[in-house]
Amino acid sequence: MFEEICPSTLLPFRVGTDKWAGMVLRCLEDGPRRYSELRVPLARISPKMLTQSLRGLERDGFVQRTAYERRVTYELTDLGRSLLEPLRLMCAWAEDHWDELLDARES
Amino acid sequence: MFEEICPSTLLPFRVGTDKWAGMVLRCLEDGPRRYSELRVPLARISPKMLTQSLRGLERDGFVQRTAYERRVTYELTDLGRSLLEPLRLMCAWAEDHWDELLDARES
DNA sequence: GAGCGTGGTTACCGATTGGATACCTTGGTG
DNA sequence: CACCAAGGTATCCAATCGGTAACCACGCTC
Repeated sequence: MFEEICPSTLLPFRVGTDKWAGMVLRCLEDGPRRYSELRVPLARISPKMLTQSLRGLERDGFVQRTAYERRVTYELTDLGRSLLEPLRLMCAWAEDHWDELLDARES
Repeated sequence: MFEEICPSTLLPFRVGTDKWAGMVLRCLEDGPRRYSELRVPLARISPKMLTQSLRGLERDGFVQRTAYERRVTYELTDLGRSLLEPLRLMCAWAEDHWDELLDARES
């Protein structure tokens, strides 16, 4: 999903406190995910950064962590879901203006 | 304008490559501005950071720098103006969810 | 009891970011 | 000439970010 040189790192937007937070949010769009499930789409993230990113999102109230007997899940809170709208607009911007951005950056 | 402890530094969004770029864009919303004019609303920015931020915005094609005889102005390009919509949505998000964000961060 | 999967933590290190401060060049102005 | 404003640069430093790699506790299975 985000494995190759992710275009999103070139975007002039950031959601959340660190580099990965936006991608984590997108991975949680469709429901709760386990720690190990998140590591699949975010193949290039280190466990340290994933933890750090999740802790930041939890601290800000965007993600809720729930520990069951033998598993832990992360899911978006209402507040976290409210970030998806701006996030999607940023993605829409990217689609519309990607070429212009690349052109500008090359010169 | 952004002089006190600017709430925007606490926001979970960033526009542009560095911390200040979003604020610079907002200062250019209403037309061209000179370097020294930008330093007024952005009272806490150092000249180095203002230059760096403007150079980044210029490189990405969001801002155009024009040097006249005895003055330099910066103004938004069309591409730069296209960032204002997402930016405004982020500000709207902030107004709607500011309290929740603070609450979450306190605990 | 050896090894495995889950969900992490810790230590270390280099690169990047951001801030403060001082300085510089060019062209006016008194 | 001295000084000033504009539009920056240069230098130094501290803090933060992000990455690698190793380790760890728990419960399960073979």
